[in-house]
Amino acid sequence: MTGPRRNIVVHVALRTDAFSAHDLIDQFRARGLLIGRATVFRTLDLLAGAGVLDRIHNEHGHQLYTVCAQLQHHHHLRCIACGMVQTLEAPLLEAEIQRLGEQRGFEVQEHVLELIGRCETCRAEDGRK
Amino acid sequence: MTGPRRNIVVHVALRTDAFSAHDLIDQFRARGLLIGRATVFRTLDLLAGAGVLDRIHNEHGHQLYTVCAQLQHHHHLRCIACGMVQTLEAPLLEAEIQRLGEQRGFEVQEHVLELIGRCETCRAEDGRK
DNA sequence: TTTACTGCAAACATTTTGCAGATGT
DNA sequence: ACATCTGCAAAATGTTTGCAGTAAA
Repeated sequence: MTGPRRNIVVHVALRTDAFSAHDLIDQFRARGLLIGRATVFRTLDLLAGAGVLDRIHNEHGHQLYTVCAQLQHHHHLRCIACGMVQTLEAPLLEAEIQRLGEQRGFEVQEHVLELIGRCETCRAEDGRK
Repeated sequence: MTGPRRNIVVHVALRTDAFSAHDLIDQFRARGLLIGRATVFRTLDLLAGAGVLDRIHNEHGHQLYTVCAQLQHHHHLRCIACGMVQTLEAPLLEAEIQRLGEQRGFEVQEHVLELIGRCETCRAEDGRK
């Protein structure tokens, strides 16, 4: 556990949204912390490998990370306004997905499901304006 | 409608799998057709915009395209072995997704669902070996 | 003839890698 | 002391763009 890693872990742990490596690097630069791009990428990779972070992709195919306590299979709900990410377990969906696959003779090995929209907080804020 | 575009459309129309711009370019090169990368990207973009192609992302976040007759909302079933893509409509899933979002105060604007596994044909081939 | 498409090369953005030097244990 | 991590700069990748020339209408 080195200095740069500690910094990265601390800053990552405080985030509730989906962020890119670039977001983090900007955040560091804004606070005067000088941490190399490569180190950020390597550490995020490490954390994702350890199951601490989840790796998802945004609409441009770029990698985003989110803190993720949950190790078992789950999905994401992402707010388009604030970036917040919630995890979602949905056994009914899993079953239905499996069923739909079988119906076509398909062996479903994995699936990607992500809900994108506006979270409660951002909807409330919209209403207030 | 120019020569290069005609070529791209013809080759694309014959594919049943999910392919990248790179795949297409390779295919052209293999047949001695010289079409610039930029033209391929631009034309695929055009076709995607016109609704003829669907743009999806692979596990690395790279763009893949699939022929897509269906204009309305749908999902994809993709074979990890042969790359084949089928479209999938699943009203039950849509409803359940909407419901799960609402349960959390979330306004679901869009969602991504992709099933990845092995298609009937590839499973049969596995059995034969 | 006019408009729009092509191909190249350069630009871009994100992510990875090689390596010399710094740091943690 | 030793292993490993860091930062830099360069490379790799996938994709986009500017521009001069070419082909289509």
